[in-house]
Amino acid sequence: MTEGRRKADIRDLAAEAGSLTEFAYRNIRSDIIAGAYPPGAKLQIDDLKTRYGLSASPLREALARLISQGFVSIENQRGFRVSGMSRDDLADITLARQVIETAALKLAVERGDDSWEAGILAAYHRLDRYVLRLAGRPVENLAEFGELHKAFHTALLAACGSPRLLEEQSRLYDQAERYRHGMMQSYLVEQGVGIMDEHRQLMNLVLARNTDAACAMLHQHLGHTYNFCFGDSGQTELAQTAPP
Amino acid sequence: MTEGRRKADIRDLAAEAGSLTEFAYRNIRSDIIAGAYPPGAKLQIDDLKTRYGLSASPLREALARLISQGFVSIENQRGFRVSGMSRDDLADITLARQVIETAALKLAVERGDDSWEAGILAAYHRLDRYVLRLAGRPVENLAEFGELHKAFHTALLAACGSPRLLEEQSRLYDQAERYRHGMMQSYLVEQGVGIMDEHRQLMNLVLARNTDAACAMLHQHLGHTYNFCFGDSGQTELAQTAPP
DNA sequence: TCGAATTATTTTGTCGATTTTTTTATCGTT
DNA sequence: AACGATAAAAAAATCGACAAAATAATTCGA
Repeated sequence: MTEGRRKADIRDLAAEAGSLTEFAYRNIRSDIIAGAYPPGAKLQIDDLKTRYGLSASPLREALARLISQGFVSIENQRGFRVSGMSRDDLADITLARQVIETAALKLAVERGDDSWEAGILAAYHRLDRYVLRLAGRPVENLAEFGELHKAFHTALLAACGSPRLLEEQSRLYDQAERYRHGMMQSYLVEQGVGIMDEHRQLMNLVLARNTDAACAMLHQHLGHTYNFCFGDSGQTELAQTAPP
Repeated sequence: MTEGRRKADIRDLAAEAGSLTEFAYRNIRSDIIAGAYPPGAKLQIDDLKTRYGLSASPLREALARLISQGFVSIENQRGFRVSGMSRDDLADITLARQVIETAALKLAVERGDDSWEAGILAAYHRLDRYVLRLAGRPVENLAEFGELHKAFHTALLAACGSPRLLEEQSRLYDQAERYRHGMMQSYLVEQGVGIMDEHRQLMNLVLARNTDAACAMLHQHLGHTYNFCFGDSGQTELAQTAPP
């Protein structure tokens, strides 16, 4: 949580971020993802002003951006609140990710060149090493795992050639992050190093340019978050898109 | 173009929109789509203040929203500009639309019920009547055609059950609108009533629940804007996604 | 004691002014 | 004339204050 800072500090951090709006955006965003604000919570600008040490303008601009990222909603003359979370919502995120990511993966496998392959191997390696280093111990830095994990999935799609598909996958990934966050701790402990098995398999299918199998596996992989968060009771829960 | 209004007027219109931010958002947005600002043009807050008769705060908030819709871009400490337009950009929009809309259509065809079918027929009817009424005459109200056309495409996907896929198709449709706008006049004249042939065919395939053929046709249909704007020289220009 | 109406308080949305940064213009030097 | 440094102008970002709206509290009458 970002609180109780002196003004001098804030200006430094803001300069680093580029602007106070950017600073506010990043902080509120990560606070929402981390669960510092419960879903549906009211975001009062007066509170935010004292909490982040800024005035209204940059805060409201940051919130406007968060609206379009799906983290915040606004109601006409009664302010901002944190977007709700629900089973249906995660199901929708998952569905959309399956659509976007399998399409992008297909394109990437068709178009990817050597440096795309290299990027995948590098991202896998970093993730793998991090998980090994963790090995059982309670996780102290979840954010880092999140970044490495996202980087790997991004690397898979990097060669798809569509800025918009990539941007949308990033947006959806981040939305899912809020659901992952709560379960991450136990997930990492329960699954442990086994997490990497699936990622390695997926990577191998991709590098072997086995489009169909890779897409099918990715499709299934994306369902894990949902299954772990809400009852593992078979696939029946999740609407099927293209059981490939 | 929205200019030279007295303050009283603006407050009325703003009340209608819900807030000045909303008012600014709508106006700037439609001005960009209509080409009132050339691609890449600088959007200076001072200019916008006099043009729309508002102060900085609601304008900046509106611009923040337009950024996420893809109409505006911002550079750190040097203000806002209208997003550029290019052949590659429209190609990307088209590709993303093909991915999203075919996936959503497939779901809709699987899940759609009677009222979904009714919605499609109604939207088609309205579009058809409008085009007939136009018949050759130079178009005076392009915006209305745009709305009816979008409504028809939305109706096709309405039953897909995914808020996110629907929202993304809407966003992408609007981004493409900027490219359509310039060509629309000549397009309507050249194609005339023939426009409806393809839409009717598409509708019939959908209502017949012929998933594959409908998706294939929609996929091809979405390429028209690109082909009309940039050389009709075969399909080679557009990257193929899933030639279904 | 309950509930409608009125008043007070809080909160949002907006404005005008200030600060900070970038851009343009000016000047002196080689 | 070309270049870099400095000063003036313009523009962006931010702030503190205010007006409009919503919410909470209070009063009054049945």
